[in-house]
Amino acid sequence: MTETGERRSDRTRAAILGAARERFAADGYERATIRAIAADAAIDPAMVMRYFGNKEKLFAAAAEFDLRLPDLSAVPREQVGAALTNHFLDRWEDDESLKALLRASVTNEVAAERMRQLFAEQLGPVIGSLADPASTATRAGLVATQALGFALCRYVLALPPVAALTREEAVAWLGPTITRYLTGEL
Amino acid sequence: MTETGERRSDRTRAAILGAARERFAADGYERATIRAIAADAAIDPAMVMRYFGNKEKLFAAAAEFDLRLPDLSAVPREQVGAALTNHFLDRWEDDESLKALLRASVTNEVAAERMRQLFAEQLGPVIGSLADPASTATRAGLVATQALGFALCRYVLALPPVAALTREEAVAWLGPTITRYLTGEL
DNA sequence: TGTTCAGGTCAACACCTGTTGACCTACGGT
DNA sequence: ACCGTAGGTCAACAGGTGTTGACCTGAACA
Repeated sequence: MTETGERRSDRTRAAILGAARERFAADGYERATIRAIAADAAIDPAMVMRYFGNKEKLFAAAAEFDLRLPDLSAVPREQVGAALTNHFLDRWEDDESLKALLRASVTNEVAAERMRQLFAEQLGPVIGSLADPASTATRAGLVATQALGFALCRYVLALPPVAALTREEAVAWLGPTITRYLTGEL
Repeated sequence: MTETGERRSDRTRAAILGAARERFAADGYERATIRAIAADAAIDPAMVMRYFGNKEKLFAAAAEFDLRLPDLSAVPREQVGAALTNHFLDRWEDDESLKALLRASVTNEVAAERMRQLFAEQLGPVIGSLADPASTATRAGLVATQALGFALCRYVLALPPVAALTREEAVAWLGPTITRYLTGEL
């Protein structure tokens, strides 16, 4: 064990983070209790405090998130929306973090601020080269309205017609919308 | 007072409902406490229970909502999205109920169910005549993704670029999207 | 004048929350 | 054999929650 730097504490730390992500994603910030998270991770609630200090810091650690946005400069201009939509759906489905962040951001100011950063600091730069730089922030905001709205309806509210869409249908509907927000005039 | 049927209790009941709407809209379901709502309405917390039974029923009463959707059959086909967008923005801004419903629906199942009903039972019928009836539910769902997403970003998360849009800009961007979701092919 | 009852107050309940600190245990280094 | 310490357990705290029931008050009506 001295060879690999993996200590005993690293595993519990990871277990807590995993359980926290699941609970925050399923229940939102206030209903996800430290006791429940600790139970899921099969440890004592006091350990959570030892490792993360308090609930807010635990959430901050659990909701750290990188959109891992691809380079869009190689994509044909009219397909840029479809590419982004596909990437968003991927990113949404292989990780509980985004759902946790969305659910919490509605009632928790720290989470809301992180959401704002996500679209300003990660999406902004990637789309900056697609149109007039002065409009980048607005375009990022518009993309956020459609991307978060779709995620809200599909993964959180589970509106039946939205949850029932196949990946292809979703991309076919949202792609052109996103493309227009990214490259349309005005 | 015997003339008008307005009893003393009607005013307190209305005061409670008003305070409840504000608190639920500002804080979400779990953080809006009965004690705080009672304090806002300048009454005793026990009165809230007398009038509404329990917190869930209070919320149900506070989040009763009618979108009051206009008849769209008279509107030119290409402007139907702009008309709906304008109506949504109006409806959103002259009432705290929708914000309360959105904030709560993310963590409260009763609220989420009411949200689903809103778009299925109120939006569905109004847009049914615009396209193939078999696609009505899907179209209503798509409109929901954009409408709720915009409201989420503008009124709840307060994303700066989205909150900064003027009414005209918002309608110019969202209108065509909504129109396509209502009347576009596929 | 006396009774009734809608409307309101008050104090308490049982429970759950985040958080703390005192204590235990096992193991690596000397 | 000893000790220091990383990692973990346990019980309790202080405060907040929804909810309840016993009690008060004042006016309408007989």
